[in-house]
Amino acid sequence: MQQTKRRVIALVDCNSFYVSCERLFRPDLKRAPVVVLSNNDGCIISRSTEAKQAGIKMGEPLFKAKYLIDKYKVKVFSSNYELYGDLSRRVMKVLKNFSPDIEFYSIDEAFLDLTNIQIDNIEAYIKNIREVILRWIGIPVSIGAASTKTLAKVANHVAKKSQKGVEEFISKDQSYVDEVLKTFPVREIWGIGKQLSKFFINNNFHNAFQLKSVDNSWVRKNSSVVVLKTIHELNNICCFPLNFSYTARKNCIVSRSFGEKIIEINDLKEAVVNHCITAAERIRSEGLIVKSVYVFIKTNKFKDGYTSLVKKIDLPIATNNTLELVNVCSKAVDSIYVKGLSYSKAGVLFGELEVKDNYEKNLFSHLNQNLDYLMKVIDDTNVKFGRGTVSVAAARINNNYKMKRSHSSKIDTSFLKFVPIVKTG
DNA sequence: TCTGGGGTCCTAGGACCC
DNA sequence: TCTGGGGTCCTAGGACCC
Repeated sequence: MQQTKRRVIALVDCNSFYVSCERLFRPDLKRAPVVVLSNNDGCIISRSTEAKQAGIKMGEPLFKAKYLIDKYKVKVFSSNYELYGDLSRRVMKVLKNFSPDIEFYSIDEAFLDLTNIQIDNIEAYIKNIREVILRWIGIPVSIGAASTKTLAKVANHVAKKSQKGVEEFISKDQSYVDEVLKTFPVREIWGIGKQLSKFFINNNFHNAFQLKSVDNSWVRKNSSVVVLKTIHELNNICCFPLNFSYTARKNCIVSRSFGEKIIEINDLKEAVVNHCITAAERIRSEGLIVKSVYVFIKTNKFKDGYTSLVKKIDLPIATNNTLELVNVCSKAVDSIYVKGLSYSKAGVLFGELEVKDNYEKNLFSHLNQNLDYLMKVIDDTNVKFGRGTVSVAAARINNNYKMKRSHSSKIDTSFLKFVPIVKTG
């Protein structure tokens, strides 16, 4: 009888990705503690090993980490998503050479299906991937290989802590894997977050090994189907298949916290309109149209009296036209605005997105042809001459809600002046 | 003083229907 | 006295991820 081939899934994860991107252009910071901040310079979202060792926590607000940053002379960067996106694309392109079956999981992670690739030595193979990425792009990665995504994640954690930077469970005995799982806290398991780990610890499941032998019906009764799948995956049963094809997204959110608190309705409207314009541009560039629009404004969630006001609008005809959408969003602000509150965040969510070409042509669609053309002209102009060259009047910029970004490296890979200079002997 | 943004999926509960 | 029950659909909110 022919045995089914065991799956081989490798998870490639860039180490401290945003920090690594900044370091590419600042080789002097190679061994220095470095952190990268979220939008508005709010929280720490990427840390170098040295910064982790200094005790700086993931997701910590900058002001809370100030003491450690000063003490250890940590270098701080605002985020530069254009740069990270560019380097991400380069890493992914190289990875594709090692397996055409690749799932681009996030900006700094990809799953490679190596099942059908002729490999004699799995560790040597993933080690080579690691070396090529480092040599060609300059980004350090860790790679874990196993028979399921969840186990590949575990292997990747091990890889991150090892000198080799790679770890594989494929050629190892189950007893070896079990020993690893015994040291692996439930909280670290992919899919087990803060709440679930609390629940499992309360029920005396502390590590991945304990969790993988839990009674299935008990899990199903007391938790969700996703958790059950996760547990199957720890037992080498594949429940999360790789997704190789591009699937259109279902939602598009654009939101920002304000640099300074906002009280006036016109300032709120201006922010919402600008987010609406950005979201409309995004969905147009992906060939999507929106059926339901949510507009939300919020006060500071860390203060008493936190208020979140939301308005949902179902559009009679799905669209991606900025002018229509701006109108809808602006009216939505009117309908939810409460005077006297101090707002700290606003945003729009486009839901029920659909691929435009698939959307059934309706009786009125021909009316939009001129507007479609207008949108195309505006988008093309903005690509050519820079964002916001052509916009709608309601989006006047008075900078009231502009983002804080005071530590930016301003690296732009499309400018020659940022190309690093190498001096040879 | 200062606390990110953008996604997905699941579930509980309400409304409604037969 | 006794107040069905099951199915579907929708939505808000929660939990998770990076």
